[in-house]
Amino acid sequence: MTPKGARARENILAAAKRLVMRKGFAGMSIDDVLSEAGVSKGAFFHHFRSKADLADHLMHWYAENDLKMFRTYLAEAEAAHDDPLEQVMQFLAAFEDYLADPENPPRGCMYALYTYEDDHFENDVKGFVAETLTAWTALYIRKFQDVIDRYPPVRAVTAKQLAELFVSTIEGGLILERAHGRPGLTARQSAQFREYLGLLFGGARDEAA
Amino acid sequence: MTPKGARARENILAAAKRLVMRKGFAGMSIDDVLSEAGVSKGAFFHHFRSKADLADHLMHWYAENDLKMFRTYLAEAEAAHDDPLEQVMQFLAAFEDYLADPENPPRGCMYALYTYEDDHFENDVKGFVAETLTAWTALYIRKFQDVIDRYPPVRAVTAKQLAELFVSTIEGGLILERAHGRPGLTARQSAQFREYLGLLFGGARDEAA
DNA sequence: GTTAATACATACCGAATGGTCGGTTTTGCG
DNA sequence: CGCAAAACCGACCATTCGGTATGTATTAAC
Repeated sequence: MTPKGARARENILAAAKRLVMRKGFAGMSIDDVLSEAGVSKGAFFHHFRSKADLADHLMHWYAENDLKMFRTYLAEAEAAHDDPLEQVMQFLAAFEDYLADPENPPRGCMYALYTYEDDHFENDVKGFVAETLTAWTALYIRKFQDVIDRYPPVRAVTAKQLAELFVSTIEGGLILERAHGRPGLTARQSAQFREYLGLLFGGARDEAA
Repeated sequence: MTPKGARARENILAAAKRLVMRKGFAGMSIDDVLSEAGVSKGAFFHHFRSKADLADHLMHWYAENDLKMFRTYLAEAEAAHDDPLEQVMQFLAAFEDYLADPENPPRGCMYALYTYEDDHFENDVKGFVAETLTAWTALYIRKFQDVIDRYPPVRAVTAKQLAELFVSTIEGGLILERAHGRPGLTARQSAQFREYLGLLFGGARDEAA
Protein backbone atom coordinates (compact mmCIF):
# COMPACT_ATOMS: atom_id res chain seq x y z
CA MET A 1 0.00 0.00 0.00
CA THR A 2 1.50 3.33 -1.12
CA PRO A 3 1.50 6.38 1.19
CA LYS A 4 -1.12 7.97 -1.03
CA GLY A 5 -3.31 4.91 -0.84
CA ALA A 6 -2.97 4.83 2.91
CA ARG A 7 -4.03 8.47 3.13
CA ALA A 8 -7.07 7.84 0.97
CA ARG A 9 -7.98 4.92 3.13
CA GLU A 10 -7.71 6.97 6.30
CA ASN A 11 -9.78 9.66 4.64
CA ILE A 12 -12.57 7.19 3.98
CA LEU A 13 -12.41 5.86 7.52
CA ALA A 14 -12.56 9.38 8.95
CA ALA A 15 -15.59 10.25 6.83
CA ALA A 16 -17.30 7.04 7.87
CA LYS A 17 -16.62 7.74 11.53
CA ARG A 18 -18.29 11.11 11.26
CA LEU A 19 -21.29 9.65 9.45
CA VAL A 20 -21.79 6.70 11.75
CA MET A 21 -21.86 9.12 14.65
CA ARG A 22 -24.59 11.11 12.92
CA LYS A 23 -26.83 8.48 11.36
CA GLY A 24 -25.81 5.14 12.70
CA PHE A 25 -24.28 2.40 10.58
CA ALA A 26 -27.39 1.02 8.93
CA GLY A 27 -28.58 4.54 8.25
CA MET A 28 -25.36 5.40 6.46
CA SER A 29 -25.16 4.38 2.82
CA ILE A 30 -21.95 3.84 0.90
CA ASP A 31 -22.87 6.74 -1.33
CA ASP A 32 -23.04 8.89 1.78
CA VAL A 33 -19.50 7.90 2.59
CA LEU A 34 -18.38 8.63 -0.95
CA SER A 35 -19.68 12.19 -0.98
CA GLU A 36 -18.53 12.86 2.57
CA ALA A 37 -15.04 11.66 1.73
CA GLY A 38 -15.05 13.06 -1.82
CA VAL A 39 -14.12 9.72 -3.28
CA SER A 40 -15.38 7.54 -6.08
CA LYS A 41 -17.04 4.20 -5.65
CA GLY A 42 -14.14 2.45 -7.29
CA ALA A 43 -11.77 3.94 -4.76
CA PHE A 44 -13.95 2.77 -1.89
CA PHE A 45 -14.17 -0.81 -3.04
CA HIS A 46 -10.50 -0.80 -3.78
CA HIS A 47 -9.83 -0.23 -0.09
CA PHE A 48 -12.70 -2.14 1.46
CA ARG A 49 -14.19 -5.41 0.39
CA SER A 50 -17.70 -4.45 1.45
CA LYS A 51 -19.69 -2.21 3.73
CA ALA A 52 -19.45 -4.86 6.41
CA ASP A 53 -15.69 -4.84 6.01
CA LEU A 54 -15.70 -1.10 6.63
CA ALA A 55 -17.80 -1.62 9.74
CA ASP A 56 -15.34 -4.17 10.98
CA HIS A 57 -12.42 -1.77 10.61
CA LEU A 58 -14.34 1.03 12.31
CA MET A 59 -15.22 -1.21 15.19
CA HIS A 60 -11.68 -2.35 15.71
CA TRP A 61 -10.36 1.19 15.44
CA TYR A 62 -12.67 2.37 18.19
CA ALA A 63 -11.93 -0.56 20.42
CA GLU A 64 -8.17 -0.30 20.08
CA ASN A 65 -8.13 3.43 20.51
CA ASP A 66 -10.21 3.38 23.65
CA LEU A 67 -8.27 0.55 25.17
CA LYS A 68 -5.00 2.30 24.38
CA MET A 69 -6.25 5.45 26.06
CA PHE A 70 -7.34 3.56 29.15
CA ARG A 71 -3.99 1.81 29.37
CA THR A 72 -2.05 5.04 28.93
CA TYR A 73 -3.94 6.87 31.65
CA LEU A 74 -3.70 3.91 33.94
CA ALA A 75 0.04 3.60 33.41
CA GLU A 76 0.50 7.31 34.12
CA ALA A 77 -1.52 7.02 37.29
CA GLU A 78 0.47 4.02 38.42
CA ALA A 79 3.69 5.87 37.78
CA ALA A 80 2.54 8.87 39.79
CA HIS A 81 1.24 7.12 42.89
CA ASP A 82 1.94 4.06 44.96
CA ASP A 83 -1.42 4.01 46.65
CA PRO A 84 -3.94 2.08 44.53
CA LEU A 85 -6.81 4.33 45.56
CA GLU A 86 -4.91 7.43 44.54
CA GLN A 87 -4.06 5.71 41.28
CA VAL A 88 -7.70 5.06 40.58
CA MET A 89 -8.64 8.61 41.47
CA GLN A 90 -6.04 10.10 39.18
CA PHE A 91 -7.05 7.76 36.41
CA LEU A 92 -10.66 8.86 36.72
CA ALA A 93 -9.67 12.52 36.74
CA ALA A 94 -7.60 12.04 33.58
CA PHE A 95 -10.45 10.20 31.95
CA GLU A 96 -12.81 13.03 32.81
CA ASP A 97 -10.45 15.54 31.24
CA TYR A 98 -10.43 13.41 28.14
CA LEU A 99 -14.22 13.30 28.03
CA ALA A 100 -14.50 17.03 28.58
CA ASP A 101 -12.06 17.88 25.80
CA PRO A 102 -14.14 18.83 22.74
CA GLU A 103 -11.19 17.94 20.53
CA ASN A 104 -11.75 14.28 21.15
CA PRO A 105 -14.33 12.51 19.02
CA PRO A 106 -17.73 12.95 20.64
CA ARG A 107 -18.12 9.22 20.29
CA GLY A 108 -21.67 8.71 21.45
CA CYS A 109 -20.80 5.20 22.22
CA MET A 110 -20.50 3.06 19.15
CA TYR A 111 -20.72 -0.17 21.00
CA ALA A 112 -24.28 0.48 21.99
CA LEU A 113 -25.24 1.06 18.41
CA TYR A 114 -23.51 -1.91 16.88
CA THR A 115 -25.17 -4.46 19.10
CA TYR A 116 -28.41 -3.63 17.33
CA GLU A 117 -27.08 -4.18 13.86
CA ASP A 118 -25.47 -7.55 14.19
CA ASP A 119 -27.22 -8.90 11.11
CA HIS A 120 -25.48 -6.53 8.73
CA PHE A 121 -21.97 -7.68 9.52
CA GLU A 122 -19.80 -10.46 8.22
CA ASN A 123 -18.11 -11.31 11.48
CA ASP A 124 -19.62 -11.66 14.90
CA VAL A 125 -19.65 -8.01 15.85
CA LYS A 126 -21.82 -8.58 18.88
CA GLY A 127 -19.24 -11.02 20.14
CA PHE A 128 -16.45 -8.58 19.48
CA VAL A 129 -18.27 -5.80 21.32
CA ALA A 130 -18.82 -8.11 24.24
CA GLU A 131 -15.13 -9.02 24.27
CA THR A 132 -14.08 -5.39 24.14
CA LEU A 133 -16.31 -4.43 27.00
CA THR A 134 -15.06 -7.43 28.92
CA ALA A 135 -11.48 -6.34 28.32
CA TRP A 136 -12.20 -2.92 29.82
CA THR A 137 -14.02 -4.40 32.73
CA ALA A 138 -11.11 -6.73 33.40
CA LEU A 139 -8.77 -3.75 33.40
CA TYR A 140 -10.86 -2.05 36.06
CA ILE A 141 -11.44 -5.17 38.09
CA ARG A 142 -7.71 -5.59 38.60
CA LYS A 143 -7.37 -2.05 39.83
CA PHE A 144 -10.41 -2.08 42.08
CA GLN A 145 -9.25 -5.34 43.59
CA ASP A 146 -6.00 -3.67 44.60
CA VAL A 147 -7.99 -0.95 46.31
CA ILE A 148 -10.28 -3.39 48.08
CA ASP A 149 -7.30 -5.39 49.31
CA ARG A 150 -5.76 -2.28 50.83
CA TYR A 151 -8.80 -0.43 52.10
CA PRO A 152 -11.64 -2.49 53.52
CA PRO A 153 -14.78 -1.07 51.94
CA VAL A 154 -17.48 0.31 54.21
CA ARG A 155 -20.04 -1.85 52.44
CA ALA A 156 -19.53 -5.33 51.06
CA VAL A 157 -18.66 -4.88 47.41
CA THR A 158 -16.70 -6.81 44.81
CA ALA A 159 -14.24 -5.44 42.30
CA LYS A 160 -16.35 -6.81 39.51
CA GLN A 161 -19.43 -4.99 40.74
CA LEU A 162 -17.55 -1.72 40.85
CA ALA A 163 -16.06 -2.25 37.41
CA GLU A 164 -19.41 -3.02 35.83
CA LEU A 165 -20.97 -0.06 37.56
CA PHE A 166 -18.33 2.23 36.17
CA VAL A 167 -18.64 0.94 32.62
CA SER A 168 -22.44 1.14 32.82
CA THR A 169 -22.33 4.65 34.12
CA ILE A 170 -19.99 5.83 31.40
CA GLU A 171 -21.90 4.14 28.61
CA GLY A 172 -25.16 5.56 29.89
CA GLY A 173 -23.60 8.96 30.27
CA LEU A 174 -22.52 8.94 26.63
CA ILE A 175 -26.05 8.08 25.59
CA LEU A 176 -27.55 10.88 27.66
CA GLU A 177 -24.92 13.33 26.53
CA ARG A 178 -25.80 12.61 22.96
CA ALA A 179 -29.56 12.65 23.50
CA HIS A 180 -29.46 15.96 25.34
CA GLY A 181 -26.62 17.43 23.35
CA ARG A 182 -25.15 18.46 26.67
CA PRO A 183 -21.38 18.10 26.65
CA GLY A 184 -19.68 17.29 29.91
CA LEU A 185 -22.53 15.17 31.19
CA THR A 186 -20.55 11.95 31.02
CA ALA A 187 -17.61 13.47 32.82
CA ARG A 188 -19.94 14.50 35.65
CA GLN A 189 -21.12 10.91 36.01
CA SER A 190 -17.55 9.79 36.36
CA ALA A 191 -17.05 12.45 39.03
CA GLN A 192 -20.04 11.09 40.93
CA PHE A 193 -18.55 7.65 40.70
CA ARG A 194 -15.41 9.04 42.32
CA GLU A 195 -17.54 10.32 45.17
CA TYR A 196 -18.91 6.84 45.62
CA LEU A 197 -15.43 5.40 45.76
CA GLY A 198 -14.45 8.06 48.23
CA LEU A 199 -17.30 7.07 50.51
CA LEU A 200 -16.60 3.37 50.12
CA PHE A 201 -12.85 3.50 50.73
CA GLY A 202 -11.83 6.96 51.87
CA GLY A 203 -14.39 6.81 54.62
CA ALA A 204 -13.44 9.11 57.48
CA ARG A 205 -10.41 10.56 55.73
CA ASP A 206 -12.12 13.52 54.04
CA GLU A 207 -14.40 14.37 56.92
CA ALA A 208 -11.61 16.08 58.86
CA ALA A 209 -12.30 19.35 57.01
CA MET B 1 -61.59 2.62 14.34
CA THR B 2 -63.24 -0.79 14.62
CA PRO B 3 -62.22 -3.17 17.42
CA LYS B 4 -60.88 -5.47 14.76
CA GLY B 5 -58.91 -2.68 13.23
CA ALA B 6 -57.51 -1.74 16.60
CA ARG B 7 -56.41 -5.31 17.19
CA ALA B 8 -54.66 -5.48 13.85
CA ARG B 9 -52.94 -2.22 14.59
CA GLU B 10 -51.73 -3.47 17.95
CA ASN B 11 -50.56 -6.64 16.28
CA ILE B 12 -48.41 -4.66 13.89
CA LEU B 13 -47.02 -2.55 16.69
CA ALA B 14 -46.17 -5.64 18.74
CA ALA B 15 -44.38 -7.23 15.80
CA ALA B 16 -42.46 -4.03 15.17
CA LYS B 17 -41.42 -3.80 18.81
CA ARG B 18 -39.95 -7.27 18.69
CA LEU B 19 -38.10 -6.55 15.45
CA VAL B 20 -36.71 -3.18 16.50
CA MET B 21 -35.30 -4.86 19.58
CA ARG B 22 -33.55 -7.40 17.38
CA LYS B 23 -32.31 -5.40 14.42
CA GLY B 24 -32.76 -1.74 15.20
CA PHE B 25 -35.15 0.51 13.36
CA ALA B 26 -33.12 1.23 10.24
CA GLY B 27 -32.27 -2.45 9.98
CA MET B 28 -35.91 -3.47 10.05
CA SER B 29 -37.73 -3.35 6.71
CA ILE B 30 -41.47 -2.97 6.31
CA ASP B 31 -41.56 -6.38 4.70
CA ASP B 32 -39.98 -7.73 7.86
CA VAL B 33 -42.83 -6.27 9.85
CA LEU B 34 -45.39 -7.70 7.45
CA SER B 35 -44.16 -11.26 7.74
CA GLU B 36 -43.58 -10.98 11.49
CA ALA B 37 -47.13 -9.70 11.98
CA GLY B 38 -48.67 -11.88 9.27
CA VAL B 39 -50.25 -8.90 7.59
CA SER B 40 -50.43 -7.55 4.05
CA LYS B 41 -48.81 -4.39 2.85
CA GLY B 42 -52.19 -2.80 2.28
CA ALA B 43 -53.14 -3.44 5.86
CA PHE B 44 -49.96 -1.87 7.11
CA PHE B 45 -50.32 1.33 5.14
CA HIS B 46 -53.95 1.50 6.11
CA HIS B 47 -52.88 1.86 9.74
CA PHE B 48 -49.64 3.79 9.35
CA ARG B 49 -48.86 6.57 6.94
CA SER B 50 -45.23 5.59 6.60
CA LYS B 51 -42.39 3.77 8.28
CA ALA B 52 -41.49 6.97 10.07
CA ASP B 53 -45.05 7.19 11.35
CA LEU B 54 -44.68 3.70 12.80
CA ALA B 55 -41.44 4.75 14.47
CA ASP B 56 -43.18 7.71 15.99
CA HIS B 57 -45.89 5.54 17.51
CA LEU B 58 -43.35 3.05 18.84
CA MET B 59 -41.35 5.81 20.43
CA HIS B 60 -44.38 7.27 22.16
CA TRP B 61 -45.54 3.89 23.34
CA TYR B 62 -42.21 3.19 25.00
CA ALA B 63 -42.02 6.61 26.57
CA GLU B 64 -45.53 6.51 27.98
CA ASN B 65 -45.21 2.98 29.23
CA ASP B 66 -41.99 3.59 31.05
CA LEU B 67 -43.20 6.81 32.56
CA LYS B 68 -46.40 5.11 33.71
CA MET B 69 -44.40 2.34 35.34
CA PHE B 70 -42.15 4.81 37.12
CA ARG B 71 -45.15 6.76 38.39
CA THR B 72 -46.91 3.64 39.59
CA TYR B 73 -43.93 2.35 41.55
CA LEU B 74 -43.29 5.77 42.96
CA ALA B 75 -46.91 6.16 44.08
CA GLU B 76 -46.82 2.74 45.74
CA ALA B 77 -43.62 3.64 47.53
CA GLU B 78 -45.08 6.94 48.71
CA ALA B 79 -48.17 5.17 49.99
CA ALA B 80 -46.11 2.64 51.93
CA HIS B 81 -43.66 4.97 53.66
CA ASP B 82 -43.56 8.46 55.08
CA ASP B 83 -39.79 8.71 55.04
CA PRO B 84 -38.55 9.96 51.65
CA LEU B 85 -35.40 7.85 51.80
CA GLU B 86 -37.40 4.71 52.47
CA GLN B 87 -39.68 5.69 49.61
CA VAL B 88 -36.74 5.93 47.25
CA MET B 89 -35.33 2.65 48.46
CA GLN B 90 -38.61 0.82 47.94
CA PHE B 91 -38.99 2.41 44.54
CA LEU B 92 -35.57 1.19 43.49
CA ALA B 93 -36.28 -2.29 44.78
CA ALA B 94 -39.55 -2.43 42.83
CA PHE B 95 -37.77 -1.19 39.73
CA GLU B 96 -35.14 -3.87 40.11
CA ASP B 97 -37.83 -6.53 40.35
CA TYR B 98 -39.31 -5.17 37.18
CA LEU B 99 -35.96 -5.33 35.40
CA ALA B 100 -35.28 -8.82 36.63
CA ASP B 101 -38.64 -10.16 35.50
CA PRO B 102 -38.07 -11.91 32.16
CA GLU B 103 -41.72 -11.39 31.31
CA ASN B 104 -41.14 -7.70 30.74
CA PRO B 105 -39.85 -6.65 27.35
CA PRO B 106 -36.06 -6.87 27.44
CA ARG B 107 -36.07 -3.31 26.07
CA GLY B 108 -32.39 -2.82 25.42
CA CYS B 109 -33.00 0.82 25.62
CA MET B 110 -34.73 2.16 22.58
CA TYR B 111 -33.88 5.73 23.32
CA ALA B 112 -30.20 5.11 22.78
CA LEU B 113 -30.90 3.62 19.40
CA TYR B 114 -33.27 6.26 18.12
CA THR B 115 -30.93 9.15 18.73
CA TYR B 116 -28.73 7.71 16.03
CA GLU B 117 -31.44 7.49 13.46
CA ASP B 118 -32.92 10.93 13.65
CA ASP B 119 -32.77 11.44 9.89
CA HIS B 120 -35.24 8.69 9.14
CA PHE B 121 -38.08 10.26 11.07
CA GLU B 122 -40.70 12.82 10.19
CA ASN B 123 -40.85 14.53 13.55
CA ASP B 124 -38.02 15.55 15.79
CA VAL B 125 -37.44 12.24 17.49
CA LYS B 126 -34.20 13.35 19.06
CA GLY B 127 -36.07 16.18 20.71
CA PHE B 128 -38.77 13.84 21.93
CA VAL B 129 -36.22 11.44 23.39
CA ALA B 130 -34.56 14.35 25.16
CA GLU B 131 -37.91 15.47 26.58
CA THR B 132 -38.72 11.97 27.75
CA LEU B 133 -35.42 11.54 29.51
CA THR B 134 -35.85 14.99 31.03
CA ALA B 135 -39.28 14.01 32.32
CA TRP B 136 -37.81 10.99 34.08
CA THR B 137 -34.98 12.97 35.48
CA ALA B 138 -37.41 15.57 36.80
CA LEU B 139 -39.38 12.81 38.51
CA TYR B 140 -36.27 11.63 40.30
CA ILE B 141 -35.00 15.11 41.10
CA ARG B 142 -38.14 15.86 43.09
CA LYS B 143 -37.73 12.71 45.12
CA PHE B 144 -34.03 13.07 45.75
CA GLN B 145 -34.56 16.65 46.81
CA ASP B 146 -36.96 15.43 49.50
CA VAL B 147 -34.29 13.07 50.73
CA ILE B 148 -31.58 15.71 50.73
CA ASP B 149 -33.83 18.10 52.64
CA ARG B 150 -34.36 15.52 55.33
CA TYR B 151 -30.98 13.85 55.54
CA PRO B 152 -27.95 16.02 55.05
CA PRO B 153 -25.73 14.08 52.64
CA VAL B 154 -22.25 13.12 53.77
CA ARG B 155 -20.83 14.68 50.62
CA ALA B 156 -22.06 17.76 48.80
CA VAL B 157 -24.42 16.52 46.11
CA THR B 158 -27.41 17.91 44.27
CA ALA B 159 -30.67 16.15 43.47
CA LYS B 160 -30.04 16.73 39.80
CA GLN B 161 -26.65 15.07 39.94
CA LEU B 162 -28.13 12.02 41.62
CA ALA B 163 -31.01 11.84 39.16
CA GLU B 164 -28.72 12.03 36.15
CA LEU B 165 -26.41 9.47 37.66
CA PHE B 166 -29.28 7.06 38.14
CA VAL B 167 -30.61 7.48 34.61
CA SER B 168 -27.11 7.12 33.16
CA THR B 169 -26.45 4.01 35.16
CA ILE B 170 -29.69 2.37 34.09
CA GLU B 171 -29.27 3.26 30.44
CA GLY B 172 -25.73 2.00 30.45
CA GLY B 173 -26.77 -1.14 32.25
CA LEU B 174 -29.33 -1.90 29.56
CA ILE B 175 -26.66 -1.51 26.91
CA LEU B 176 -24.25 -3.81 28.70
CA GLU B 177 -26.95 -6.32 29.45
CA ARG B 178 -27.76 -6.48 25.77
CA ALA B 179 -24.15 -6.60 24.64
CA HIS B 180 -23.24 -9.39 27.04
CA GLY B 181 -26.58 -11.13 26.91
CA ARG B 182 -26.38 -11.28 30.67
CA PRO B 183 -29.84 -10.73 32.20
CA GLY B 184 -29.99 -9.07 35.59
CA LEU B 185 -26.98 -6.88 34.95
CA THR B 186 -29.01 -3.69 34.94
CA ALA B 187 -30.78 -4.59 38.15
CA ARG B 188 -27.40 -5.05 39.80
CA GLN B 189 -26.37 -1.55 38.78
CA SER B 190 -29.49 -0.20 40.40
CA ALA B 191 -28.62 -2.13 43.54
CA GLN B 192 -25.19 -0.54 43.56
CA PHE B 193 -26.80 2.85 43.23
CA ARG B 194 -28.83 2.03 46.31
CA GLU B 195 -25.61 1.32 48.17
CA TYR B 196 -24.36 4.73 47.16
CA LEU B 197 -27.52 6.36 48.47
CA GLY B 198 -27.18 4.38 51.67
CA LEU B 199 -23.68 5.73 52.18
CA LEU B 200 -24.68 9.25 51.29
CA PHE B 201 -27.75 9.48 53.49
CA GLY B 202 -27.98 6.45 55.72
CA GLY B 203 -24.50 7.09 56.97
CA ALA B 204 -24.03 5.64 60.41
CA ARG B 205 -27.44 4.01 60.50
CA ASP B 206 -26.48 0.65 59.04
CA GLU B 207 -23.16 0.37 60.78
CA ALA B 208 -24.77 -0.58 64.09
CA ALA B 209 -24.79 -4.24 63.01
C1' DG C 1 11.48 3.95 -20.61
C1' DT C 2 9.21 -0.32 -19.91
C1' DT C 3 6.53 -2.94 -16.91
C1' DA C 4 3.67 -4.24 -13.39
C1' DA C 5 1.21 -3.31 -9.61
C1' DT C 6 -1.43 0.07 -7.24
C1' DA C 7 -4.97 3.54 -7.22
C1' DC C 8 -8.78 5.32 -8.88
C1' DA C 9 -12.98 6.40 -12.03
C1' DT C 10 -17.58 5.39 -14.25
C1' DA C 11 -21.19 2.93 -16.09
C1' DC C 12 -23.94 -0.49 -14.80
C1' DC C 13 -26.60 -4.55 -12.38
C1' DG C 14 -29.90 -7.19 -9.56
C1' DA C 15 -32.08 -7.07 -5.37
C1' DA C 16 -34.39 -4.85 -1.83
C1' DT C 17 -36.62 -0.84 -0.18
C1' DG C 18 -40.45 2.37 1.01
C1' DG C 19 -44.60 3.50 -0.89
C1' DT C 20 -48.93 3.63 -4.20
C1' DC C 21 -53.08 2.22 -6.28
C1' DG C 22 -57.16 -0.04 -7.84
C1' DG C 23 -59.94 -3.38 -6.32
C1' DT C 24 -62.26 -6.71 -2.85
C1' DT C 25 -63.98 -8.13 1.50
C1' DT C 26 -65.75 -7.23 6.01
C1' DT C 27 -68.05 -4.53 9.43
C1' DG C 28 -71.27 -1.39 11.68
C1' DC C 29 -75.75 0.58 11.34
C1' DG C 30 -80.27 2.50 10.08
C1' DC D 1 -81.53 -5.78 3.38
C1' DG D 2 -78.82 -1.82 1.74
C1' DC D 3 -74.93 0.81 1.86
C1' DA D 4 -71.20 3.40 3.30
C1' DA D 5 -67.09 3.26 5.72
C1' DA D 6 -63.44 0.69 7.40
C1' DA D 7 -60.27 -3.03 6.70
C1' DC D 8 -57.60 -5.43 3.81
C1' DC D 9 -55.26 -7.40 -0.32
C1' DG D 10 -51.41 -7.90 -3.62
C1' DA D 11 -49.57 -6.35 -7.92
C1' DC D 12 -46.88 -2.65 -9.20
C1' DC D 13 -43.67 1.49 -9.20
C1' DA D 14 -39.61 4.52 -8.58
C1' DT D 15 -35.67 4.85 -6.11
C1' DT D 16 -31.87 3.42 -3.60
C1' DC D 17 -29.01 0.05 -2.05
C1' DG D 18 -24.61 -2.69 -2.00
C1' DG D 19 -21.70 -4.46 -5.25
C1' DT D 20 -19.31 -5.47 -9.96
C1' DA D 21 -17.09 -4.95 -14.43
C1' DT D 22 -14.12 -2.63 -17.12
C1' DG D 23 -11.28 0.73 -18.19
C1' DT D 24 -7.75 4.48 -17.16
C1' DA D 25 -4.29 7.20 -14.49
C1' DT D 26 -0.57 7.02 -11.34
C1' DT D 27 3.22 5.25 -9.02
C1' DA D 28 7.43 2.15 -8.01
C1' DA D 29 11.03 -0.74 -9.47
C1' DC D 30 14.25 -2.08 -12.62
